[in-house]
Amino acid sequence: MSEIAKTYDPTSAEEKWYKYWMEHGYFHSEPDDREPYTIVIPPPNVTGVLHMGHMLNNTIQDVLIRRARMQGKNACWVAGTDHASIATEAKVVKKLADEGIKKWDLTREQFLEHAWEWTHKHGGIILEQLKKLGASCDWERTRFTMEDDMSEAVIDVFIDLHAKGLVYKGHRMVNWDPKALTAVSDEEVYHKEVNSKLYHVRYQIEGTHEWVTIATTRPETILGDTAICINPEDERYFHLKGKRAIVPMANRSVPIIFDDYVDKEFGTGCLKVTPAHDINDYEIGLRHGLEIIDTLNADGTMSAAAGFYLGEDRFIVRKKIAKDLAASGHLVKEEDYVTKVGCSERTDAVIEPRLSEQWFVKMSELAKPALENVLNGNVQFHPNKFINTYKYWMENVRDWCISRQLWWGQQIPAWYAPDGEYVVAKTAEAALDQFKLKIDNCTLSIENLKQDEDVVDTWFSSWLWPISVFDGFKNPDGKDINYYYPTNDLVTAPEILFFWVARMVMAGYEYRGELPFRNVYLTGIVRDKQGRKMSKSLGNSPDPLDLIKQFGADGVRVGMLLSSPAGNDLLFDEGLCLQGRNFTNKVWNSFRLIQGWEVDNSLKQPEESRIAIEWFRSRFSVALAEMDDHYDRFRLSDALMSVYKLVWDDFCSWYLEIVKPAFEQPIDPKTLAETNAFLGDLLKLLHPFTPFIAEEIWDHLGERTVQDRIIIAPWPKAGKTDAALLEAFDRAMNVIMEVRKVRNEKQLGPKAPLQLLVKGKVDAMMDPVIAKLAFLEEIAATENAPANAASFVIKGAEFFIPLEGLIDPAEERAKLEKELEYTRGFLASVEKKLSNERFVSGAPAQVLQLEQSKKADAEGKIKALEEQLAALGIGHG
RNA sequence: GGGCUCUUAGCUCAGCUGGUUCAGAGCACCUGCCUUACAAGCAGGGGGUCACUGGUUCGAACCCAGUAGGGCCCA
Repeated sequence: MSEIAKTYDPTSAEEKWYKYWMEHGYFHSEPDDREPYTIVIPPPNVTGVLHMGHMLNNTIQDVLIRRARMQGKNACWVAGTDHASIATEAKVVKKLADEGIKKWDLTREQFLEHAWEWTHKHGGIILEQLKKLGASCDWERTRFTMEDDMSEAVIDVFIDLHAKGLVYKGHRMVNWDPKALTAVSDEEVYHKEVNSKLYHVRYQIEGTHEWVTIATTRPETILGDTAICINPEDERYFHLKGKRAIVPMANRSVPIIFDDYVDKEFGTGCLKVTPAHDINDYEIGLRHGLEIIDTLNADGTMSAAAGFYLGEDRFIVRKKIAKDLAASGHLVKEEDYVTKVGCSERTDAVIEPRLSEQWFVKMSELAKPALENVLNGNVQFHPNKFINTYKYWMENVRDWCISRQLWWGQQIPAWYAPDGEYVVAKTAEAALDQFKLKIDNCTLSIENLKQDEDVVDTWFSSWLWPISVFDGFKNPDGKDINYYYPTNDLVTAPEILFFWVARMVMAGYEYRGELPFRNVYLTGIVRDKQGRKMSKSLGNSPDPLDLIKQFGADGVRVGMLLSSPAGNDLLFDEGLCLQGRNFTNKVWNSFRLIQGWEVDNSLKQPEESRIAIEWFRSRFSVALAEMDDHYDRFRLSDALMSVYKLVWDDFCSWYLEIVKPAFEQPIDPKTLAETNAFLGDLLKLLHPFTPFIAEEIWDHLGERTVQDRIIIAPWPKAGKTDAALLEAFDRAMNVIMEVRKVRNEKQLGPKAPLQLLVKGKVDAMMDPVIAKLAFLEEIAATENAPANAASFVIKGAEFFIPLEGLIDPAEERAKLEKELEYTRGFLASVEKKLSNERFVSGAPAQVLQLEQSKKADAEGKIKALEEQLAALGIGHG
């Protein structure tokens, strides 16, 4: 006994067992004739480090995969990373800058060398960290989105979609930084409130002396106006239907159009439309086929197309044009106005919406099966409340801009001739062949061709992930893809439901004609106690590896899952991990207790042990069925809580306390064997949540071989349950708790010898159990309610604990009267219900019956309480 | 501004088709215990007008309408 530590030390067990599992290949999967169970990891950023979100996400995946493995399925969890083009490129650029190297001083090839170097140095750190958590990924299958085969799939898909007309080149509004001369992403734009002016400008209606007045904060864009827009329900302007207006200064005739977008309440209700310089105007322009006039140069000065103020800065022009419009009689008024403008995080320059040429994926067709198969339940979301958001997005899906002005990523396979003509092809040679087919007497050579500078969006790699990790593009009829695809469950965050999940569903139907996964488990965001998202910049996130050191991987896993139902944010608190650690310690000590028992083969099994074993067998089955149900509905927190209570309450606090022999006394062989078997079964249920301690104790419980490890132990099956026994035991628990309560109230100490008298019909079967746990000298029947006794009533039977000299009759009477009063009130409410004719005729028979028995119970209890009060009266006048 | 969603104990959350078990769980809290598996523990206990207002119903945490407040997505 002494060689087993009093508290569980996770560190050595974690190292030992992870190594053992790896060495013996338990995580590795090859196709065979078993049912496959597959998860593909949401690939973390290759140069990232483990954060709390990964901890939660990967704990969940590991729980699912470990249970599936125990269920005898061929479990395959594919690991890997993605190249995260924006984030990684930014890191490499910064690193180079620190060394005094500018990106633009390097060739593309030189830059990529640095990027690969960075990737090799930092890549995979996060995967090593996942191992500390216990993640049972098939590491032999680890993939990376920029490795050759994966990149080839990306390029092939690009070419294929282009051939199908689903990839096209088009214009798009980007956030343009006129100072840095680059597009920046939405995330790099901050918005600030500025004091501005709202200019009311009037436009003449063509061919009349009428005017229409618009309001704008950006009069300099008037030169690019190509329409006036009005809400179709705005009665004030019904008469303008079909008319045209003259743009001031430009003297251009533009149509007056009608669109819901316009807010009747804002300004005058008339909107000037400048498709080249405002995203909403651009979209109105698309809807109404408007001309696009780009009046700005890249540096924010006026272009030739503007026709005025050539080369002058947009903000200077704003003031000038206001004056000029006033002079020409077009400016109606100016008013002060507070507006929000977007600014570049890098240069603080005011961002200019600017049209640029980009590559797009046409989404409408791809979205159809992706929406349909979620709505019809082929792909299920857990929790399913996300279907609404998904549906909304898919019904309003926009084409996907996939080009990025970066180098780290798959370069777009488009090749340009010097005249700007282009073809899409895998190589320059193939491109040249295409040009030759396209152009008569083609004189181009490979040296003339220039590949598109941009790379594709990282999501354009990851949307292929569930297929490409199994080489489904390179080898569409391969053994792996046919066996593992479609995968089973995907575990990810709701934030990327559209970016990633929806697109994987699209790619799945487009390239396999089938869904990529059947279930999508959406985790929440890990937040700190104040509800703030955990982030490096806030410094409010603990280091996951420190947590593992402090609480053990098992403890942290339990901590992560304790309070995170699917789809709910997890307010992280180290206290949760502490609770997890305490739980593993509890499990450890139950093992220590059992391990310390000496067996005496001549001993007969005590009756209470026999009962306890029967009871626990049933209890285990009930809990297991409950747990399986929770798992099937992806309620992992609840599944964990089921086993938590089964172990702590049912097994440790009740079962073990019953079968535990007196101090330094041996145990009978039958009970010991059953108890060991129970512990083993509990360890199986624990293993998905706490794999390390489960394997460690399992190892101690018997002579184990490679084929007999808990990681592959068969998942228990729920057996028969004895409902009557469970109920009887439940009643016995109540009796025991009441006796303990009396001990507590009277400060009798847990082992002071007591007698329990029972009045009424009670099966004596549970008496040995009650006597042992309540430390009773005797349980006897009685005809009359004795005086000088503490009393309680359970299910119509009355119980008395004679306590000569310790009973205060006044106190006892007050207690009984209070209970009597309550019960009479309860009875009255039941009787009222039963005397209501509409209830009796309207309620189902079952409910009526319940009310009847409620009435009978209450009446029985009232009678018992009255008798006890009477007994008190006899005893003490 | 539009769409979706939520509000139940101090905290995090269950609560399925309205009907003893419907007012629950875990943690936290209070009281008493170092009782030889475990103080990382044991035994016991208190705690909620189910956001608010109205409606439907014999009966509402649950269904409907409105109000207040929070969150998410889009703009």
